[in-house]
Amino acid sequence: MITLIVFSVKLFYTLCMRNSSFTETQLSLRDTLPSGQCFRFSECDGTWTVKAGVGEGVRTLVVRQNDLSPITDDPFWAAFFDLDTDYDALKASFSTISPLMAEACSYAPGIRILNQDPWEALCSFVVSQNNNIKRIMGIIERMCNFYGGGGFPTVRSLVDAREDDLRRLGLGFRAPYIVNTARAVYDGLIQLDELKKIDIDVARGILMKVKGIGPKVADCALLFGCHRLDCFPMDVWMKRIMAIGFPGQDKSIFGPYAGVAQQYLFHYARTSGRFDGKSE
DNA sequence: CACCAGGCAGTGC
DNA sequence: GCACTGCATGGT
Repeated sequence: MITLIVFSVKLFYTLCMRNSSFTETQLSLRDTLPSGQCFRFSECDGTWTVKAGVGEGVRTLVVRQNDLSPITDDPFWAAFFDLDTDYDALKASFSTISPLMAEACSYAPGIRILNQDPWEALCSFVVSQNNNIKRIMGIIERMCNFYGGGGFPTVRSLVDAREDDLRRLGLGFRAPYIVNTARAVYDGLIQLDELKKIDIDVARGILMKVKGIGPKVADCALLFGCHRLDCFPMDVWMKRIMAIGFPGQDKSIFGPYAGVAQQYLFHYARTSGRFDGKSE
């Protein structure tokens, strides 16, 4: 009798687990990778190749949407794609804010906030300023080949980088900013591990002391490299959608996970075609 | 040719 | 504090 009850309970949980994992929104590679968070990926005939990590620590993922086991079976990539966060609960909460927010959530429900290496994210978003995603990817690829041997350039390799080398790779006016940032990390002014723990405004302040890191780059580095989900980067697209959809409001209406809301809004604004012009 | 891109520093007020 | 401008580069 006891064993029968135990068996029934086990069966019940098994069915529930299956059911919940079935209804849970699946990670979308297409909506997550090209959404301006990371810059080292490619896609060919439905197969995605992703690189992450600095120097010798580089890892390469090859995966297709119809078989995500290379991600789910590998703790590194499971963490990279933030599989443990309950995005369905966050979207349900966000969707009560306004019809536009609900639309942004349902537009690309498989978006995740990536968990990238903090140095790679910080450096990548220094490159990103006043630049477009396609060109950012090209510059970073050339930096990886020139300094990293395939992995992302180490802090050390960029501390001693020559500015004319960086300009040749296409960095333009950002070349000294990259060296400044590497120097601040190398000298310990920026302690990347600490940025994950300390007060968020203190963390922003530390980053913004570097010439070349402003509020937007700091927020992106913290959100995508330190998993600070309360950071809310305001780029040109976010300014547009906030002005139109949430006039007079700021990030506080989205609560402590505003960074996640930001990513749904950013992706919606940039790809839906509804916010291209200054009109509306 | 102008204008833009996941901005920022410098200057002027 | 806020508004304005120059900045490297490649794409429309």
